[in-house]
Amino acid sequence: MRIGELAARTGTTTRTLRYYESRGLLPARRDDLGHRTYDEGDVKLLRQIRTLQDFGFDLEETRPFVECLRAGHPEGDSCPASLAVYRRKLAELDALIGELQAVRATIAVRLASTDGEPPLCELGGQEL
Amino acid sequence: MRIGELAARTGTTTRTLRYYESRGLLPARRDDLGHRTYDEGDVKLLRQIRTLQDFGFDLEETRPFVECLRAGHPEGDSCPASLAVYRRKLAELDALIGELQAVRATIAVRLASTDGEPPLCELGGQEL
DNA sequence: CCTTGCCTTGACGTCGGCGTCAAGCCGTAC
DNA sequence: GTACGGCTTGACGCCGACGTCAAGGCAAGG
Repeated sequence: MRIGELAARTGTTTRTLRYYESRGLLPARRDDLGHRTYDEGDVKLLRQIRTLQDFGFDLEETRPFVECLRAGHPEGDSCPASLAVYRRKLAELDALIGELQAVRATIAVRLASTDGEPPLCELGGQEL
Repeated sequence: MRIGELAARTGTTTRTLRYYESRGLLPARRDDLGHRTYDEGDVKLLRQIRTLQDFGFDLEETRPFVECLRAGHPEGDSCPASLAVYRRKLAELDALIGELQAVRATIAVRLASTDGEPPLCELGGQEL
């Protein structure tokens, strides 16, 4: 299949596919007209990339998964390099979620101490 | 005080201060040499901006807080517009944290199902 | 006098992941 | 013939919050 069809089938754009190719992530064969051609394997690679992107992985982080699939594994996360990325991501997520929750709590306190009703709570409000 | 001193005192850079001014967030007076001058009030405004930035607010979102301080309020979040931003931010944070936790859980499951030890768990692993 | 240091404005660079436009080739339908 | 649709490469645009470089002014110190 050609680039337009692949884009349509995976909900992306031709621009995105060419960009991935420029990054060496999704190289394409060429037909006699010089047009890019793809097969079902590429569909799978692309779906893997998109799934990880949706998870917040950046492009470089998807590379081990793509290479794992290209190496013949049925799943992109069957390889040590992919699992390493998973572990790094878990740590990043835990750190980030923790920070966001701290910020959330801080804002909630500020809101509660300034908000509508009088101080019928015991949040240690310092007349802020 | 001049721009260099303000930057040093607040842990930012002169470039950042000029940028804030260009955004209309932190206008400066000028001395007879055309140099920017600031006072203690500006230190307070700047600290407010930086605090919110650290919380993940973008510059535009800090504007109501700055204007609130400039309007004479002792705290930047004493004004309705600031509280509205707080509430929007809380909602955004809740949504984001939820998504991140979902991603975290998904990754954790994938890790557990491919990782080291044999399937001594009951996560419904489909031989992935 | 000359250097050093702080200031000024202006403008281009950065990062990620593409969007969008331009110019041109190719095959097919009318 | 020609219009159209899909493909090609190349290159600039975008967003946010600045970093960095360039060229120049002004004052104090040796």
